[in-house]
Amino acid sequence: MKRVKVSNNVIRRLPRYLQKLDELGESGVDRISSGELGRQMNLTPSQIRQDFSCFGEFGQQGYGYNVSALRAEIAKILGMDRNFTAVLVGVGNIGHALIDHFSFSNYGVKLVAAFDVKKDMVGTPIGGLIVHDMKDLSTIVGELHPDIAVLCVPKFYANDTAKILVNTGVKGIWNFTNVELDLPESSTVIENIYFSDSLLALGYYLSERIDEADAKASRKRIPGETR
Amino acid sequence: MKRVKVSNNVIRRLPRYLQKLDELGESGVDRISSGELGRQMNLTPSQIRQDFSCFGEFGQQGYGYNVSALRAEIAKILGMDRNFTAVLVGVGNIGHALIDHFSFSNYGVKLVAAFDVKKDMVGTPIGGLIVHDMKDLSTIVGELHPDIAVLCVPKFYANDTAKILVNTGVKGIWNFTNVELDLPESSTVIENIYFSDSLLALGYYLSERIDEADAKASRKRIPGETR
DNA sequence: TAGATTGTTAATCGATTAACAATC
DNA sequence: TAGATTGTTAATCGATTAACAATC
Repeated sequence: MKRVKVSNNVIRRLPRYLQKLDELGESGVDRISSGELGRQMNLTPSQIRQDFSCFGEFGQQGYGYNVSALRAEIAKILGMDRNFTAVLVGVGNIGHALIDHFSFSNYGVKLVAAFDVKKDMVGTPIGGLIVHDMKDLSTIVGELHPDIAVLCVPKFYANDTAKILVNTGVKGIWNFTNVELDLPESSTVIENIYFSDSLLALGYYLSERIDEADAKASRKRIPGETR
Repeated sequence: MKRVKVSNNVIRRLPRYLQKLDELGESGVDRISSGELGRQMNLTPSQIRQDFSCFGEFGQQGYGYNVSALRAEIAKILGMDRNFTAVLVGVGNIGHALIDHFSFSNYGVKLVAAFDVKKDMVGTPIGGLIVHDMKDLSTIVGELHPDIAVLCVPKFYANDTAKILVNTGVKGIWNFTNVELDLPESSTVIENIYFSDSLLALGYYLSERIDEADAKASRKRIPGETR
C-alpha cells in the first residue's frame, strides 16, 4: 500500500465511503462510477477519484469501481484487518453504552477487557466482558498489550489515566472524556470525541438559521423604502 | 453581530477557543495576545486574528484580548445565551449517560424532557427529568417546542423518529444514532456524532504509525546497500 | 513616547474541481 | 468498435500565513 502523506480531510472521508459502499453492497449494487457515487454522497466525481488515487488504482476505465473490492481496499487502508485489540477504561454510563451498543467488531476492533474503580462492578461480566479493578490497570494492560484504550473515566482522572496507559504501551487512545489530553511528545495517536464541541457547533448553526428566519420575517413586515 | 458566511473550519475552532479561554480564566489570566494563545493552542497568531475578525473587533492594539470579554463574545456567537431548550429521545445507555454526565447547562442548553418506549421508565424521573412515553412524542414536543432534539434511539428508528421531530417543529437534531439521517430538503440543522467514523480514523492513524515503526525497524535490521 | 499587538490586505499554500489522454 | 469512465495533470478556488500600517 502506498504510504504518502494523505491529508486529514481525505482520511475523514474514508469511513463515509466505507459506510456508503456497505449500503450499496447490501442493496445488491455491485459496481458504481465516481459520478454516481458523487451524486449519492454529495461529492464531486473528481474529488472521489483524487481521494482513492492517494492509495492506489482501484477502478477500471469504462466500468467504474467494483463495490465489494473497493470496500475491501478501504477497510484495509483503515486498518480493519489488523485485529486491533482494545481495553475500555471507565465503565460509567458512556463506557457501558459503548460495551453494550457499539459494535467494535464491525470495525475490526476486539474489546478484550474493561476497568473500573467500583468494587461491585469488578468481576461482573458486562456484555461478555470481564471488568477488572482499576488498580490492576497497568499490570493487566502490560499483559494484554492492547493497541487501543477507550478512555471513559471522569474528567478529573483523564490525564493521569492516559499517562498510565501510554506508559504501559497503548498506542492509541479513543478519548471520550471531553478533556484535551496533555501527553507531551509521545507518539500516541489520540482521537477525541468532544461532545461539547459538537453541541456548540450545532448552537452556532441553529443561531444562524434563526437569525436568517427573523431577518426574512422582518423584511416581510416592514417592506423596504424603495427597492 | 456580523452575519457573513463563515467557513466550517472557523466554526469548529470556536468551541476550542471557548474551552481554552475558560481554562485561562480559571487560572487567573485576564489578558492574552494572539501570539500567546497561538502557542498554547498550536495555531498561528494570524489564524486566530483572522478567525475573530469574522465576527468583529474584540482586541486592542498593543494589549491583546481581554479573556473574559472574548469568552463572552464567543459564547454569544455560539448561541450560548439564547436559552435553547432540548428534549432527549431514547433513554438507553447513551441517552442515560448524556442525562447523567453531560452538563447541557454549561453550554446554554436546557434539557426539558426525555422520551422512551420502555414502560418501566415512563414517569420515572432520571436526573431530575421526567421520562415521557414515546407515543406522546409529537404531542409533548408540540407543546414544549424545544429547539433541539438529542436523538439516541436505536438505529432502526432513527429516520422515523427524526421525521416526527422535524414535523413537530424541532429546528436542530443532535444525532447519536450513527445513521446518516435522510431528511429531504428540510432546513433542520443536523449535527452528527459518528462514533464509528472516529474509531476508523483512529485505526488509520494507528496503522500509519505501526507501518512507520516497522519500516524503521527493518531499515535498522537490514542496512541499505550503499548509504 | 516607544513597544506591543491588533485588524486587514497581500502572498502563499493546499485542497478541490475541471479537463483530457489513456484504456477498458 | 464506440461509449464510458478512469487516473492524473492543470486550473481554480479557498484557507492559512505573512506583512504591515494603524493605534493603544
